Amino acid sequence: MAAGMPDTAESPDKTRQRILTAAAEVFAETGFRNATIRQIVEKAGANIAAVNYHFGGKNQLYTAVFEQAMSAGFAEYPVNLDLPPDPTPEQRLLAFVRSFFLRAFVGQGCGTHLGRLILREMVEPTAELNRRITDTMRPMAEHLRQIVQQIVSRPLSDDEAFLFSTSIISQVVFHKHCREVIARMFPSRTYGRDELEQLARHVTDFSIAGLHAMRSKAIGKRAP
Amino acid sequence: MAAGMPDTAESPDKTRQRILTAAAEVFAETGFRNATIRQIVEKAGANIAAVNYHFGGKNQLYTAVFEQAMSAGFAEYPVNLDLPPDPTPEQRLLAFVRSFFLRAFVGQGCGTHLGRLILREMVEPTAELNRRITDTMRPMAEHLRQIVQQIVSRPLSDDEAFLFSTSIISQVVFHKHCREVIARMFPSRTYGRDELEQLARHVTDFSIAGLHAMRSKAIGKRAP
DNA sequence: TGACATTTGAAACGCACGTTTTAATACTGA
DNA sequence: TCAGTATTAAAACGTGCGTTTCAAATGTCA
Repeated sequence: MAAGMPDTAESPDKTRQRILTAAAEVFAETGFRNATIRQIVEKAGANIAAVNYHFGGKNQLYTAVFEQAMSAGFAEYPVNLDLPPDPTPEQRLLAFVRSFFLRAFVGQGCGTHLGRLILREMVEPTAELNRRITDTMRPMAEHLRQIVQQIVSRPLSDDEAFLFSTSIISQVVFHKHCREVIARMFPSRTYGRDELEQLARHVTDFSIAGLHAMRSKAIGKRAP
Repeated sequence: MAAGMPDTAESPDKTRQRILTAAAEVFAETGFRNATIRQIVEKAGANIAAVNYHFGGKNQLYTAVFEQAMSAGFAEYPVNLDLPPDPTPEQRLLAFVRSFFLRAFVGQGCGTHLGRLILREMVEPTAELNRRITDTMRPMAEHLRQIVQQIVSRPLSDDEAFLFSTSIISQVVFHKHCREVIARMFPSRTYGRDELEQLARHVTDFSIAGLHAMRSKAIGKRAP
């Protein structure tokens, strides 16, 4: 089963790596089920049997792609990106939002495809989604909850934490998830570095204002 | 080609209608490409040839499903739902947000599936998306822009209108688009009538606070 | 170099899909 | 009732998919 060389990702231009790169693009572009192995190996310049030889099948290739994309994205843009020591809660929120945008839109290598891979998971979840939730999303949600709690400067019920956190995260992922609609309705909109910085600032400011308004407002299951 | 009877949707329990209903569920559940005609006709209790006979093929069946779902949803929950005469901008925003949630989560008949059908279009757009954008989304965006402009009580640049509107809409569609993640991370969360009312109130309040903070703040392409 | 494992290549297998075909059945109107 | 049409039914067609097979090519170490 195992080759003489270790599996650690070293070999520079080998077939395995080329397939991984090509598969990231194809999976992100067309989704798991629509993507075809023939399409992937053609883009990778490999033979059709190479996927089954190196990865064991389409499913395991997808898992490998997802892991590589996920770790690459967070390695390049951690949630505390560019944060000074002893940051204010508002600075922490900006870093959270900004790194999220960068991860979703400019992460180089496989990073760019991460957002689309996750969107695919939203629509047709595979076993990967459960892994990424416990690996990544749950810690991120807890991180965000603490930031929000600091900004509101009072303890939050689970209900409130849910509402506030989703209000913030939704403003980020929207631009990834609704990309096709945005591109059609606002053709002049692009997502270069400048626009992303502007977006991150806006989402942070907008959300902080919303959170400040919630400082003195308890939310129960039924609103008044 | 045409039958003796007119094509107007009258015949109560006929094969055509059963297929339409079944197809709405299957398309919403599994997407256009993953959905199979065999699966649809089995659920509808019809023969496999019936789809091609009544609709002309899988594509045209999808179009029919989408049109039915879209019109049913907006007929049941228009953007001005339950609005009093001479409403305030804040009331108009609540009605907009609330009807959006209801359309996405409780629309009966085919309405329930509408949100998921649209989500599918986000991921792999078909020709339907362009139609729905000009039919529905563009008017809705213009409607929202006017509400936002009233709340901010100053004219908005295109950039500002885009940012403010997406900040609001994103908070609604998030709950539909990220349904699979939310269900896994917050298993106790449901989307019954009470929760939807609470959500609509929260999103509206949160957004109004954000908008009020933007009253005196012009946004250019580059933030300070 | 030469034996041997690793990797590639081309062809084929088995399966599920959308669609078409062809015949049988149900319905309609004189 | 009985033509004639509309609808349903069953089987097959052609295609593309993931995967498998197995021989050829490539690399590795004595």
